[in-house]
Amino acid sequence: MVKKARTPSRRDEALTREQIIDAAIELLDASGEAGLTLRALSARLATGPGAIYGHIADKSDLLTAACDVLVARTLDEAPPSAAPDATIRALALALFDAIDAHPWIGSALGAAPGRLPMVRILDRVGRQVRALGVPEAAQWRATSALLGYILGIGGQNAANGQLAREQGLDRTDFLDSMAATWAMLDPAEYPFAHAIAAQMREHDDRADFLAGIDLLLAGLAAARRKR
Amino acid sequence: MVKKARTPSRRDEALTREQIIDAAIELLDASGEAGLTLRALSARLATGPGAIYGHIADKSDLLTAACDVLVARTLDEAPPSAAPDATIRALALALFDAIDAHPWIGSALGAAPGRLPMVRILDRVGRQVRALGVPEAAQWRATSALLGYILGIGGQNAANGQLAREQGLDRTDFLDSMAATWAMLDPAEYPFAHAIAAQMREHDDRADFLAGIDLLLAGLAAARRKR
DNA sequence: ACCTGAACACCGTTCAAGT
DNA sequence: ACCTGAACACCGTTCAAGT
Repeated sequence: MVKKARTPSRRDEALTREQIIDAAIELLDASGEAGLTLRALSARLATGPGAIYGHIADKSDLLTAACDVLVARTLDEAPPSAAPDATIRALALALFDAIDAHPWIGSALGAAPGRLPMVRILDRVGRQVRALGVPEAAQWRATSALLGYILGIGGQNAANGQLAREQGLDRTDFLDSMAATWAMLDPAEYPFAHAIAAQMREHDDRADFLAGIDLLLAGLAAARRKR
Repeated sequence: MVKKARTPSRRDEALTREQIIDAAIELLDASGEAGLTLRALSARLATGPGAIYGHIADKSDLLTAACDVLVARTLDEAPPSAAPDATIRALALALFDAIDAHPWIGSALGAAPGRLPMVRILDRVGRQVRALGVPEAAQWRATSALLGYILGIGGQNAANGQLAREQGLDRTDFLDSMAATWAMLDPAEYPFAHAIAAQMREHDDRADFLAGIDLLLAGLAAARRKR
């Protein structure tokens, strides 16, 4: 009694919000933030641009939703650990890597303060700050310092990646050309930037990122000892 | 022998890059990043949109240049101090306030890695890191941690400000509505965000920002002691 | 040499018309 | 009820034509 071949009205199944978000992620991963266009999206979904507005409020809503899917996945996959500071390092590193792999997440997070993806991160990091023994009155400060740092570095890294992609260079060549530009700066006006250019070539973004997290954790530990 | 009234060809004086940048800053301050439009800009300068392209490469070049003017001014006006850590605090706070007053600087900085405004900040902060006695091999790490933090918090703050403006709320009402949203979250799924919502209402962004800088400086001091 | 502004190739979003 | 896609009101950018 099963119909072998129902005649579909226009598409086999109704358009869902989830389908739209998945297609948006594919577009964003393939060609960056500029690649997410309502027209490109509707073409990929074999529909008209208007159909999408039945499932999302607007483009920024879609971008935040796409970001949230990846953030939720990233946080879920971060390896848990017994020690809160090790867990914070693992969470931070997982987010760093996710933003590195999908640079558009960086700007999407920056544009969505207080929205769900940010709340997910806040909550996961905040729970570990609490477990670290930071007194309740200082928990907000400590957590938002960690979040600011993670998003700040992540955002810069994402911008580097986007720029490198636009110029068709890989990461190393891109950093090399940046270092070369800095090396040409007037040493009298920009002494530090001029001098540091040499270090740019041999540095490790990921290790430097973690070193900053450790700096913040060390600061928290110092405050705890003083208490 | 001075001509009292030269007949101007079409405008009294030739268009300059500086005029364009100043007009862009006015537009950005008046109506945010969305307010900077080549059409609005050319209307304000009493010319056609094409004329502007003789003086700037493209819109992102213009945004970076506008950002650079404000960053240079901000750094120049930051009160100098004898102690390097006090100078770092002053620089950070000056940048925080500048981004708060001109939220578009936040995203402009994020979009311009390695460009002049970022180099200015890197250099000024880096010189103080050096003066702090951080060993040369660790100077890049320490400086980029500070920069990441400053831009990260600045960016979030800017996003808050932009969002608040779009909703026609002042800062307090905006944070209140955000806290209210968080308070409604499922405490089982988001225990920290749910609990921290109450602290949102009474916190001081500026003081919290500085506390994070102090955390980083404390971490640097701890590393120095261990050396 | 520099400005002018129409024109081009796009956007996000809406909405009458279809099914 | 949901999709369709033409249409609207914009963009950044270019370039022949002017002065």
